[in-house]
Amino acid sequence: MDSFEGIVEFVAVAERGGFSAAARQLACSTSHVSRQVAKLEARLGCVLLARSTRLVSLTESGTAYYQQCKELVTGLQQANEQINQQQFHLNGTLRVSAAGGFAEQFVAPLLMKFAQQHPELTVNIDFDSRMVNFVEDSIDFAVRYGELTDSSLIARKLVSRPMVAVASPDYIQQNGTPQHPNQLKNHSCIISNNDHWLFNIDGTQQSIKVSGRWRSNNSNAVVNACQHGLGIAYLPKSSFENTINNNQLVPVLEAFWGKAATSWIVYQNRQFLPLRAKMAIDYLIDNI
Amino acid sequence: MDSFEGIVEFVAVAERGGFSAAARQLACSTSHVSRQVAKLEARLGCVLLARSTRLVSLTESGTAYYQQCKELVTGLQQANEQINQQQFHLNGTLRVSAAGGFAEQFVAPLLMKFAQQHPELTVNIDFDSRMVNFVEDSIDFAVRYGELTDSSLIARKLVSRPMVAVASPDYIQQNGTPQHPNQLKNHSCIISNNDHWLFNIDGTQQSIKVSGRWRSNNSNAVVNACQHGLGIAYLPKSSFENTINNNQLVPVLEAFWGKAATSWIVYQNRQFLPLRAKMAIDYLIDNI
DNA sequence: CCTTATTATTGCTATATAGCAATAGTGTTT
DNA sequence: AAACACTATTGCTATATAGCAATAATAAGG
Repeated sequence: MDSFEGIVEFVAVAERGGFSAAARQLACSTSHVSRQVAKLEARLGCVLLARSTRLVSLTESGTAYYQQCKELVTGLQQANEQINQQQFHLNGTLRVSAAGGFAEQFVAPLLMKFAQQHPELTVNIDFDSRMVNFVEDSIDFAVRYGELTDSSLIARKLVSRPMVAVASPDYIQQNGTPQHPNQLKNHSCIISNNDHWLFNIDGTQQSIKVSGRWRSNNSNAVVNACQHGLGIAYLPKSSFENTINNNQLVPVLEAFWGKAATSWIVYQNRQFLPLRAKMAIDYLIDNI
Repeated sequence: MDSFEGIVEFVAVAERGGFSAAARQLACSTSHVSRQVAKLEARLGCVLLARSTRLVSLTESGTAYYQQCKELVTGLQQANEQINQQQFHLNGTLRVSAAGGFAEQFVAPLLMKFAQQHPELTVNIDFDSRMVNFVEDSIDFAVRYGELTDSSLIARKLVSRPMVAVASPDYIQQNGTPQHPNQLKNHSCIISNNDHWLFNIDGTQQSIKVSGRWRSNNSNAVVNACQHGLGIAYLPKSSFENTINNNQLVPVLEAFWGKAATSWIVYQNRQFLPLRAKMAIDYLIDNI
């Protein structure tokens, strides 16, 4: 089988007119260049470079061979440049498996935003929650909820905070306490990023669509509005830690709060995750 | 600087659909193929082959990269085939430096015969006797006469016999003895292969053009004609050994005979003499 | 003409590599 | 379901290689 060994060195010597200059260009030793070219000549059974000390020139055979090798080296550069560009321009298709309501409501919108930032990228989300085969299905990563079972995958924690609903005592006094998440549609709700709130109903996580007169994507504004009795709010429990503790706000539908389970991003234990996957994962982790 | 390392292995895996099959094709170990491809992926910073045990397929990046690498491998094969063919079809130019009358009269005609046997070969003989530079002038070999001075060259003995002129006693009696080679134009000469005879005149070798009524390229016929008094003959001394010893022929212009010096073929001490040079040298040695 | 600087080659040695063998995984056959 | 055959990866070791340094040759400068 033919070998590319010595080709790069030979082309460098031919172009630079000497072994030392070629070695400098290639950032290696003159002895290495000398030996690589000598080995190439041995394999081919002919002399490519005519040399006396301090003078190197291409032989007739060498000139013809150099022309062809030059094209090979250029072709390699182009191939490497193209694959490099491909990596950093995020083209191709990002394939994600993301089951469940959380993925539908939080992951999908974020990935759509991500896709908008990379016009040449296609995002393909599979909401089927079956066990996927990363190789066969060419899945870049999956979003999984709860405890993980496959130890061969790499897991990155995506989100681990429970979402809770609260209201002010005044609001409760005036409007009553909802006894079930389904009754939220009859209440005024303060909407943060999402008007689908998740509750653990009969052991399964369900999303309830809510509505209200106040919307804000600022957590503090949401907490303030809630304290002023504008409605029921739904945020990570940590956002209400203080106001619940000093009874400024009271928990609502506490029996339906989900466990503090974690959502994960999982992907194959491979050395090189495509950059599009890596960047998408980082984007999700940073923005969720 | 880009490297071709792993390209051949990667293409083989892509085409054979597995590392083991690729290893068999390349006549190397599976561990070598595995490592070479892994190193290539490391350099490029992306995965070219998606693999689980017993299953290998090209990734999206890998497919594009494979197409380009396939062209590189094909190009290398073509380049190697072409240089291989070039070697064995004796094309290109044979460049010889051959000074002096001997080269002119013996080497040149033989090289012309050689060239006739290889239609795609060009023979370029430089009759200038200056010291040539093998590298700068791209000389394949040189013909040199007498003692060699450059020990860095390889020397092959070409011919080592002195040429001598003789005549029969009858011829001498009838026509007188020429006292100087210049007088040969006034004598009848028996011409073998060449009508320019070499003599050592005033320390330098000069060729004298002769003429006569008898020509033959057969040494025995020449000797016979000389014995019958048809003229003066000029052949290697060995051809007349017997006839001179029994006085059937007598030496002529003995003071002008050259020393029994040797003609050499010399060429660079290089590992790979172009085949055309090698075959030409062998041809000269076999036929002179 | 002598000295200096730079070249290419090669002996020698520390380091990287190719192959062997062990390991884990998976498809096929019984 | 178990056994078998084949796969890819990786630890380990003998061997090949890359770089250092010595050497010889040659061009340039004083």
